[in-house]
Amino acid sequence: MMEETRVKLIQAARRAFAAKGYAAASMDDLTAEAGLTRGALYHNFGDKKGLLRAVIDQIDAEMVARMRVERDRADTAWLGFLAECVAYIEMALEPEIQRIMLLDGPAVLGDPSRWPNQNECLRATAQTIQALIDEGTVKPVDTEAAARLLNGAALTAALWIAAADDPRAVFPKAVETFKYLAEGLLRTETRLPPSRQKERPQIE
Amino acid sequence: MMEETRVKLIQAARRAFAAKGYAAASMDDLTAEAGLTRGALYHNFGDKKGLLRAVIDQIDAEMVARMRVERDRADTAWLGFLAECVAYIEMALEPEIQRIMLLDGPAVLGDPSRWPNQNECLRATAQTIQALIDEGTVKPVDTEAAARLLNGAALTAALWIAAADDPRAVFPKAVETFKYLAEGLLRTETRLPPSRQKERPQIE
DNA sequence: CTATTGACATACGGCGCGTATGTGATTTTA
DNA sequence: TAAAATCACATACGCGCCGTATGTCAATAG
Repeated sequence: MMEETRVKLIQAARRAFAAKGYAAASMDDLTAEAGLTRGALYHNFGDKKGLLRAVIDQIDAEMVARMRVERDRADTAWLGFLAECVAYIEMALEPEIQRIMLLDGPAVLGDPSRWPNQNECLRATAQTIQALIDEGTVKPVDTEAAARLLNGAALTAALWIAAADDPRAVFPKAVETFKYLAEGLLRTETRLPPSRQKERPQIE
Repeated sequence: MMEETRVKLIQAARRAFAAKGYAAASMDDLTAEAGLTRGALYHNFGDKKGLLRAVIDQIDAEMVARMRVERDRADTAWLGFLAECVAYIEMALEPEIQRIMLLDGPAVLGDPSRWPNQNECLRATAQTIQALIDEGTVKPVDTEAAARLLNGAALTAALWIAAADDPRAVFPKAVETFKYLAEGLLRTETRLPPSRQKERPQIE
């Protein structure tokens, strides 16, 4: 089966890219680990970048799924939004996601919004923000801008946590600060209501 | 002079890394452009990463200098802080800074806070935030967390703007949204005072 | 039964990095 | 001041890796 070959190669690539980074991952090695050769790789994905694109597509889909789960579990739309963002930070702590999606991806393929899949993560966040604006919770900001900047802040938070000497000590600081920033999007009249009521005690 | 050799190599490397990216820049080519060979490069910088580190050090210093100038030009500390951040976004629009500092740098050398120079940009921002906390303008947040997340948001904004079809149309959206996020750090009592008075008219 | 296509494997060439070694000039040391 | 050591770089070599060109074998078509 050709589909099976693609799956095996993508899986091997995920491990190799995560462990060694895109540049240092040898295509001879990772194809051998999948029980194949570089011939199969070039036949299915064109070149090394094509393989990276395929891997990123797969991970992106998984990330969106997890974010939706976390969002839908929350009581209010605002809390769902924050949960979505925190889930993003948590995922970004995983070495595989960090290395492939957040470091090598942008460096090799350029701006994430131009990626094959169009980066579902960003679109999902923008949708959530639009719902919050319609609901009257959030100021009428540009949804794409807000989604991107918050994603960027979350990404930076994750990189910081992961590189820290004591990640567990840094994590709450990052999340707390992130929530402050997000609250800057709230309408000034309804400034502290949706979040502070039942979420504060969890933080401090 | 050995110092002159280092300067020539760093200069050639800046151009090569900015134009082709770190991975695609050939050391044979860039040293030849400086009128030297790879021998000089390995003697002075150890390896290719070492040269990148030297280039990053130089750019980082230039960025801090520009940020300080913008900050000191403002009337209040809060406006100075915002000016500093906007300056960061503007600098991040330059292809050289974007490619080297924001894309290849983290991918090749890892987390910016572990860089040789310790990343002066972040330290400078953290200092400014500390001053705002002492002044009573900003909530008593963790200064490193705030500096990092805002830098991350600014970086993302810059990458977005640079990759946009119409950068000039996107720029004001990004800056406006960034300011909203930053205002999430303000103390709730003094929420809209320092910024809205003389800065709003410039934006809309 | 032959021909063609598809899915891979194998073979080849070139490039780029790192290191080992060479060289002329400058500085140290006796 | 002559010999020796050091310095700043150039040259030479080997290795790994990528991309492409070519080969192989099975499946399907005619």
